[in-house]
Amino acid sequence: MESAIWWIRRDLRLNDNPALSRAVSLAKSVVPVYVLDPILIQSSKASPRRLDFLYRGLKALDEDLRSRGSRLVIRQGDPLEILSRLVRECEVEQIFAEEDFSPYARQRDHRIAEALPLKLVGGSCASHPESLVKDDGTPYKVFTPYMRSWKARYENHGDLLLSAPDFIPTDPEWRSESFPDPVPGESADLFPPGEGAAMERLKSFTDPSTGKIFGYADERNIMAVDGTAQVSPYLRFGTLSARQCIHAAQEAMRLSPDPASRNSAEVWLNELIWREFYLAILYHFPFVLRRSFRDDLRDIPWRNDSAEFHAWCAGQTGYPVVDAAMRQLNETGWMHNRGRMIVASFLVKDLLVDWRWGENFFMQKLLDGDPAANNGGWQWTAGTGTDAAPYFRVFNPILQGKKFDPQGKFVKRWLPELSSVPEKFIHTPWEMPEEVQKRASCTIGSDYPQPIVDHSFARKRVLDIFSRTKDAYEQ
DNA sequence: TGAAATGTTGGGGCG
DNA sequence: ACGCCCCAACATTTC
Repeated sequence: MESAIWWIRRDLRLNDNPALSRAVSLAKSVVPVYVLDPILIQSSKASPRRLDFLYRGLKALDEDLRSRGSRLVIRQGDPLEILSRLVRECEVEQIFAEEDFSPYARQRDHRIAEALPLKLVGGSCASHPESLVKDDGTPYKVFTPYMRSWKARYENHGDLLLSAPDFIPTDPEWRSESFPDPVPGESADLFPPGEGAAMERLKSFTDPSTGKIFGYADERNIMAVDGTAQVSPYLRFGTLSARQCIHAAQEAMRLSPDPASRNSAEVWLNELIWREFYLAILYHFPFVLRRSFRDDLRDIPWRNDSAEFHAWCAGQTGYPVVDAAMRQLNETGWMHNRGRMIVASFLVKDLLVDWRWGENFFMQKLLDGDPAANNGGWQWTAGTGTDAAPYFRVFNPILQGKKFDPQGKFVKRWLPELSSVPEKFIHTPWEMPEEVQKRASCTIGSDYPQPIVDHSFARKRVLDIFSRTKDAYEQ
């Protein structure tokens, strides 16, 4: 074939990229195209911070392409119109793209495939949602059997990571429309853009002698410690492939010196399988974006108090571990996973705010914001999802703080107003006697808020409402 | 990938 | 020595 398009969507990488490799091996000329789709860029789910990360990632990808004889071609507009014009004007015979499972993407690709020679290729996850199903052909709804089956199957077909093509033949006549500018004030220092930075992070996390993956099982929960991989934004944009991460996890398991570190590496592998599980759930049950997966908890009478919701958003609930995690999100675009569970439980269970409000807020703020994983996490916490936490599982923000941030180091890093609060009171600052507040220059009610709600009261309230909702459904 | 309520056990103080 | 009580520590059940 003379000419092909590599249509880039959520695969901003040259390594282990089946769509790119296929295009390069089959066509004499390959044009890497990214289409800035107004529907995605201007939708309510878009976030300035994620756009900034995307734009910087595109710039980095362009540099990587240039070092291989190619360049990135950017166009803005409806993908069908843009691609139709390119195919018509430039005699492109085939468009190769990595399959994207989110509902909008599937609909878009279906529409385009009817009009154009679009070839979708796997790569965004290691097990295709269509192929990993139960023996009776229906999708898994519970994580553990899904994971067992995933592991059994994945080991069978082994790993075949593709390396980046040495040379990508692109006609120099191709010109890009102007690159989008980074969004002012939205740059995330924690996640430098580009495939090089992403691979470096994965490599150091899984390094055979110094990798944190070998202590992941315990360290991942300590909020003040960077014990997690911190690659989620890269996976979100395909700067890393799922298979690269999975391969690194399996190598770490193989090279582990002892059962504990082997177990740690496997715990991280399981997190990657959670990602695939939720991708599959959204693929098979797209309605979860709109409503509860479970019927019996579909009609919870949420309180949806807007002032309380905004206090949660701003990290002003009066519960230090909740507020610290929210400020970490607001300031960096990323939140520790333990924090995600704690703040989600607090919003849904303590404040009785509809989980979709939290889901939307996370999509606004998270660099790794992805509909499948984000929805899965929120429905898990709310107890409304597949394989969800039982509704009566309510996190106690004080105990969570004491367990996973025992010295309050995480809290103090994000809440400067609590920096002089003694360890004894760091998770219950409202219990400080007046003199202690004075000495810590932290007056509860002015420097830092009173708790927005009493947790033990809120716990009883949510248990009552959830159980009534279930009962009403069963009648 | 909770937490609270309730139940059980066993050591030690004490009359 | 013995029974009784207290209570911490742990286990089990319940939400």
